[in-house]
Amino acid sequence: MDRSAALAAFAALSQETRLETFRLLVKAGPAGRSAGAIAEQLGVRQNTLSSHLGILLAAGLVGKRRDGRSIVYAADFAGLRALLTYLLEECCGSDRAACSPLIASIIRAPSGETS
Amino acid sequence: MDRSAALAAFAALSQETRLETFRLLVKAGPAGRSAGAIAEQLGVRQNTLSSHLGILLAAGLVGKRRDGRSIVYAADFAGLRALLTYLLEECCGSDRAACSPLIASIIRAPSGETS
DNA sequence: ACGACATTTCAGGAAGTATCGAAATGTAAT
DNA sequence: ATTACATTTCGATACTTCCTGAAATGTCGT
Repeated sequence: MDRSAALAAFAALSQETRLETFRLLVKAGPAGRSAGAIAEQLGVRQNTLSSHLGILLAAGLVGKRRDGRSIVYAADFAGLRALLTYLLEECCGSDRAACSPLIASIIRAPSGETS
Repeated sequence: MDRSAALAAFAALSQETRLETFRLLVKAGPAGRSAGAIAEQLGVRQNTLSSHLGILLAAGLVGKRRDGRSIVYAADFAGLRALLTYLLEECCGSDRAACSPLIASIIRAPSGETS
């Protein structure tokens, strides 16, 4: 993960339809969802969504596979992890003693809490 | 964390100077850096950086405090955590069995790995 | 091969964003 | 008070991004 890849990923998540798409795919898990199903669920046109999916794909946040006539998209968790790793690189100047509690405070509670 | 807050945070991180600023502040840890020091280190004008810092601040990714004549900015780790929590909400439809390994794969290795 | 379905690509105009120079605000020291 | 320093705000211009409508590509069943 380099700078421009990280910028692309954050830009991808900074648009409402794309953020909701990604969250929907996170909820869907490895099974993913077809492009049409996503478009219907979010209430956006297919061509608009297709453009957004292309941006998420280029950013490495989702993967796609063909299933019959449909194309199924799924969240790319490895890509997301690479992004977070880039963001937290050399946290606290690699001063583990100062950094570990901060990292720990970030990665707790993956679901449900308002923080 | 609601949708518009998350969008603001991702938009904040989707610009080169702001991403580098945030990463610099992550490296700096709780001590933070003054606006002037950041501007000098990144080689951007003060007024331009000030605009970017205002965007990071509004996005809840950094905090600021006054120190003498300088204003010191520091990364807001709680804000970052809230963002990740929002992103991973209801991961895999709250099917813990399927979700836990994915979450685990994401939160490992906060530093150093290329993934 | 044909018709129906699923998705993507293309070109256009509309809206938002980044940067700059200049001026303004606020803080500290003499 | 006045001078110097640190940061922010303002107005304008150039740039990028988003949505729409129409056409194109690719896949399946008959």
